[in-house]
Amino acid sequence: MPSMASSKVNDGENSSQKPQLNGKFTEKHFRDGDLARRKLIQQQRKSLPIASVERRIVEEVRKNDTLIIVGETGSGKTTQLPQFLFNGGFCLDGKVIGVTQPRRVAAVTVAKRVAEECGVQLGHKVGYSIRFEDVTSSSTRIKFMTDGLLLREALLDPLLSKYSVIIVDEAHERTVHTDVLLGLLKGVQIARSRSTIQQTNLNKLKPGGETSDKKDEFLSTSSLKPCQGEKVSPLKVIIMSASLDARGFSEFFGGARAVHIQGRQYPVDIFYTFQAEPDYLDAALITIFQIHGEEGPGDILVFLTGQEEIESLERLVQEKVKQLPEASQKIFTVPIYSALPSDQQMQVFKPAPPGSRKVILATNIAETSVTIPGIRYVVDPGLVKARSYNPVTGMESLIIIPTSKAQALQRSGRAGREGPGKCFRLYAETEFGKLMDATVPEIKRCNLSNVVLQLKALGVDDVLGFDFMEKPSRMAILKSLEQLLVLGALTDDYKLSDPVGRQMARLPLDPIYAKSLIVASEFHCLEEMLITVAMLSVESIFYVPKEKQEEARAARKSFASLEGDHITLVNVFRASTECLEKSKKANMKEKSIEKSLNKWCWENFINSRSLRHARDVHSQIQGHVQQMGLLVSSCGDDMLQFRRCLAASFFLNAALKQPDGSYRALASSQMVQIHPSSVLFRAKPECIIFNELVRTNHNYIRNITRIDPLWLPELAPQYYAAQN
DNA sequence: GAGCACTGC
Repeated sequence: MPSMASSKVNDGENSSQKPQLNGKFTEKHFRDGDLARRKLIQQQRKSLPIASVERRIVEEVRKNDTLIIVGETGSGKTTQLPQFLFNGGFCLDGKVIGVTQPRRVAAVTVAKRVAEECGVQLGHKVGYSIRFEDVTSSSTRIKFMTDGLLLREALLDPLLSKYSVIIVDEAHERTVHTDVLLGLLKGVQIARSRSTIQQTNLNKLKPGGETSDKKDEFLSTSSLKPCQGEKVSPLKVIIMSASLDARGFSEFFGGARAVHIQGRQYPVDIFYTFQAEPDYLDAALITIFQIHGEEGPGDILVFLTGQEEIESLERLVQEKVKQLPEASQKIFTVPIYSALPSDQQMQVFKPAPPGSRKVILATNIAETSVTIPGIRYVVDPGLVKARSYNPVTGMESLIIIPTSKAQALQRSGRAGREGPGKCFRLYAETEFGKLMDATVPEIKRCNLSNVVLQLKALGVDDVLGFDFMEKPSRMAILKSLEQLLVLGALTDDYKLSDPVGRQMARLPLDPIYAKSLIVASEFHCLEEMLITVAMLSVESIFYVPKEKQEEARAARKSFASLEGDHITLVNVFRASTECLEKSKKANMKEKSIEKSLNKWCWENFINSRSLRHARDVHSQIQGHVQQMGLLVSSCGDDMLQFRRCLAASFFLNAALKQPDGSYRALASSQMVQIHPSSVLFRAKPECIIFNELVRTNHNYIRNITRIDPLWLPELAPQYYAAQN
């Protein structure tokens, strides 16, 4: 019987699908009802565009080590290709076909579909692995996972030796993880094709973050046998992209072959405005009602840049509806954006009542992450809110910029999934020509500390020389190296330090948070710090609905600490733990426990999705620090000790009050202000440490704790002694 | 007294 890897299901509804691996397991065991369904599935599979080229593609993979597959939406590439390769014999000798996705949901849903198509139970031949949830076994041969997870696997097995093929899906999205993975895979291919693995080579491999005991594990779990000169089979890499331009990928992989597979999309008519629209919200409003008045049935999807815009357009639509004759009033709006609690997000999937029209006001979430049925019309103002990063100041900000051509195409495609559709771009056609072809890859516009640390742990000493498909600026890399040096993750000659750097690389956290855990174990308050970094790692714990602001504020006050936001977050987490323990004591069932926690969240204006995420992060990193042998102890009521620990951990982000009530960040000399959401917004202590610096209308700092300025030279003398 | 696109380990 195959052994299951540990599985922690973070979503209640998935628990029923956890495979039960008791008793004998056969692939071809169906009941009558299943037969009909199986027939249907086979018909659907055969009708996919990719089905006609199965033999050709398998041949191409046999002949080429790298293949680029450009598959349009609806080609069936993601579900079919892994099965073709399995049937083509790429899993002989127990090797695995790995398929990476940028998003968790995609990895799960595709794995479920493929398992069903193969007629097997999820977790056996077909499985998936994402953070907090591993549904694979030793018998898994087709494994879907997030690209970030495969990067983590590479730390333990640098040659990815259990895989015969790695398929990188949705590569055109160019997430940070995808980009690092592409560089890594290229290196692994070279290493696996040329190397005969001998003890000497293994010594060079340095399985990430580990010393000799892990190397033994590496040797025992790997199919590589040292000292026998046995060849590792070459690694096949397949890059799948939906963008029409495969050139970049092909060039990066030394002129790799590209295969094009047709998609199955309905045509979408594109309309432009005659001239630029000065007020795109107003233009969107007019367009919505033009569609409503002149076009046939079908829902409308409007792309906006953020929550505030969504809320104001929602109001505008509702006002205008009231002015219409009653017969035309059958139109209503539904908002969707990621910070919206999930029960409210679900409203977009409810079909509109017969005879009425649904207008979905969405952020980018509807571009790729969420697919909403019933849409025939897309309204696209052509703008997007994007993260940008200034490596000189180290400041991230969100700016509104024009979409790329590829993005505009992706948006319009949302109208053609169920039938022919129409897309109304709220800008002139000449403007479209001026747009960038593709969005700038994320790796060129974010803080790279994490990437650099991971690369170091993977044995890439020369990060500046790493083979990126598109290299981030030298400045951004140097800035990260410098930060890692100050945190003690690197030695003076920029090598990964041991044990600090190795331990930090092993923790799935921002380097500064990873370091704070190591510091906290020395300060005997690791328990508090584990909670703090878990809570800091998730989005918006507090939920403040517009219509209940007063109540939400009062609820937050009940958790507030005078010392600052960090201890406030610890209070929230501990209160939720108490709520859980009460339920457990009452012998409630798992479902009811979750329900009562959700109720508690609702009553206390806590975003339950964020809290659950924080609890998952907490238990994961708790496991990691215990494995590392760090001492998990609590400072009890001694919050002075904990604040000293916060100062020792986040000394890079210290700020001093100025006469006018603003603050000067000591490391960068930037002027900053306390964000109004902080519990210290009014108190304005003399000296503080903070975690986030975001530029909106002002340079705002968030998540703040009061400290004594004398602690800085005492606890971070290497940094503050000279300035003192 | 403000407002934070979207992912991921």
